[in-house]
Amino acid sequence: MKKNKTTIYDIAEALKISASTVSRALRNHSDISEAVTEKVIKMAKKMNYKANITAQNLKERKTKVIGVIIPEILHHFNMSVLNGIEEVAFRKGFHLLIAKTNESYQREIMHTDSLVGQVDGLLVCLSQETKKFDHFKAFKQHEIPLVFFERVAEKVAGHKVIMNDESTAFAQTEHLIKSGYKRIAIITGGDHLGVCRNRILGYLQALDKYNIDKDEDLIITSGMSYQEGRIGFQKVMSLKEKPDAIFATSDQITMAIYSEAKRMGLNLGSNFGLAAFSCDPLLALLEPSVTGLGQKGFEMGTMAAQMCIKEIEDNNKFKPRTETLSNELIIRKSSQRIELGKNNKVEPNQYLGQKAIDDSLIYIY
Amino acid sequence: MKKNKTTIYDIAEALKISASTVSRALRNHSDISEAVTEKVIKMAKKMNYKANITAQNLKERKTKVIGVIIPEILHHFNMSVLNGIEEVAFRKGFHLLIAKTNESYQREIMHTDSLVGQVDGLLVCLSQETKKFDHFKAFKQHEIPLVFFERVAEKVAGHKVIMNDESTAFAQTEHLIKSGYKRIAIITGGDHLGVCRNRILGYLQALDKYNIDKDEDLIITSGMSYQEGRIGFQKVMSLKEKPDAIFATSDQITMAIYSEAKRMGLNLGSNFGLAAFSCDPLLALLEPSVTGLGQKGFEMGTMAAQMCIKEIEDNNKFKPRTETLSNELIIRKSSQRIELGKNNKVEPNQYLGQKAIDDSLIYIY
DNA sequence: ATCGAAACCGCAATCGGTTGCATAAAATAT
DNA sequence: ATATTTTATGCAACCGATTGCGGTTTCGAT
Repeated sequence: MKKNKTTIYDIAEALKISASTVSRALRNHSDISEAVTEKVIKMAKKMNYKANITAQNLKERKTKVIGVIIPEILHHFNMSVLNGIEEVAFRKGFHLLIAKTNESYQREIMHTDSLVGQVDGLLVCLSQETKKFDHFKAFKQHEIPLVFFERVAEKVAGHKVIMNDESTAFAQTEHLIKSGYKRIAIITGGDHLGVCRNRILGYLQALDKYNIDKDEDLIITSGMSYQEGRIGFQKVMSLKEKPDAIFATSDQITMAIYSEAKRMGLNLGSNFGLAAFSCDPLLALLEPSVTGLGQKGFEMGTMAAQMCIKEIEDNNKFKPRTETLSNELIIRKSSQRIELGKNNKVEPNQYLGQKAIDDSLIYIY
Repeated sequence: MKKNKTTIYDIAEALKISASTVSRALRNHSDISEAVTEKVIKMAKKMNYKANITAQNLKERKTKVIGVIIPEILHHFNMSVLNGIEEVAFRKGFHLLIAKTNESYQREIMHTDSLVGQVDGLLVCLSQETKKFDHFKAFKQHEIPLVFFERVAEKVAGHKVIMNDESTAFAQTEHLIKSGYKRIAIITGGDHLGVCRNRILGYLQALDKYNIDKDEDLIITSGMSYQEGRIGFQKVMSLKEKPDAIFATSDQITMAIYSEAKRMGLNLGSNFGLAAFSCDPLLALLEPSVTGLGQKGFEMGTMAAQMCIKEIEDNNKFKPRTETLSNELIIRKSSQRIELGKNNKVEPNQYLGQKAIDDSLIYIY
């Protein structure tokens, strides 16, 4: 790096011309004659010249870095999103600055504060604890594009990429109902998070539609983590009137319930229903396999990154936009009392007529 | 970003002193009196000053970026490694430039070429196709620290972080043998990759030790992907003399075999053994659960990142070092004919006396 | 009162590109 | 032949921070 690195000055000297000419030639400026341009380019190649991006960035007053604030990395969905972000960022010549909050509001503040001025744009998935949003003000002040994904701050100006949580939750709940389950619990996080609120709304709407009594005790909003999911599950299962199905709203909650249910000897699918707001591919491998969603993380990531970079390139001139991704409901064994096939009474909005790789049926909402 | 951003010149002007004094005060240089230093720091805070890192980097002739070249992101092990890398890099103020090769040699070359001069250090996990290493020469020339992890280029100077593949493979194979399996196949990638070669070596040593015939047909080296694993499995299962156990050497191969085995009606654990060189936590959730390894990805990531950053900070003065991480063998149902417990005949090098969270036994090698 | 050494601070160059403006040469117009 | 464009290139400032070197002030020592 430091050693040997050739600069435009080296090229200029070798060619006995000025550095500005070299610079212009390299960027194909029309002021420079073709002859010289060609000479410069050839010499640059010969001397193995690579532009110093740091210098360019200093001059251009940009960093070419996109910050990503994310609660946790090691979850399948988040990793898919990161994968999508990486794909776009790399192609566009941006670096990634990934900052993990571990679901902590304090850490989120820490990271946002340190990222101002360090990044050209910021992608954020809120921590579970976050209920105030003042720490994002600085980005507006400094005109740094801000894109929220998955867990968004509704009141903060900035683009948003979300799932159609409400209708998907409705579909999952409706599916459980049509499968014959009567007493369906939902385990999710606090309703200050749009994702959770909307999933609860969808859930309630489905109950409404089928005239099923709503029971406060069946709505657990204590958190999206494994531990919280486990405790929530134990809570509903210790009710006098136990549920006969659960709508789990995160990868972790789903895993917790799955493990616990097995431990408790519940027979998932036949005497106990489980539908998950989760796209982890392992759902298909479990026995019984678990009803979940299609893979939308990657798309969410590319979408968010594209919006952010477009904003950066076009100088932050668009008004906040919310992009809602549609979801696929993938029906597997854990949510079916009825045999999958001719007796299947599920009537989704739209049946894709497709099968997932694991032979489960795919519906789209 | 661009707007309003205060610089040392702004502070200098506000305080009617020179920018150099501000700069020195901010870095606590002893030339500057305490009084002035204090003033400057207070003013900096008041004006919400944040150093322009790009300018610093230009001056210091560094990028503060670490490149990561990796075949694929969305595998559990790789995610863990990335998680570890991120942890260290972020703490040390480095950005990440993640470049995916999709197991392609050509892409690896593309990425290495474009990363020279763009990064202060490079972490590499080779693609499956890579057999030549000339594309790494430039890094030596430019004195950019190079750290290989997992899949390393033995002949290239640079630090390396690997697993004790050989002894772990030996342990897994030995475990299968002691469980009563007689005809054990190994499915892995080409032996130009150290990881594969060493795992084969360990496998062969175990066969040697127990005087089991080696059969070329049982050694499949066609690749580490899901597809390749599936095909490899079908191949050995279509032999006249089928194996009664398999040692699978990657997450993907393991999954492929697991699915195929179920489809074929094999009863994993009782009439067919499976041990996996994999740390995916889902192994514990499957039924039957699958024997695998402990979580070492994170450690590999932090280790590699630390080595790299140390090299950067200390100016590339260490001679190439290879760090070998020890592995834990986690024994679950898929590899046991014998009941786990008092009849367990496994005699590992060292029994940890621990249980994994899923109640499987942990041994260390 | 004079000198020397700290103590403290500023000038200007530097990192490597970019770009507005001026200039010089060549081409065209008058 | 002179004036006017057009074409092609260089000068120097700039992005924001760092730092060697030199200059000024202060203060104790002689």
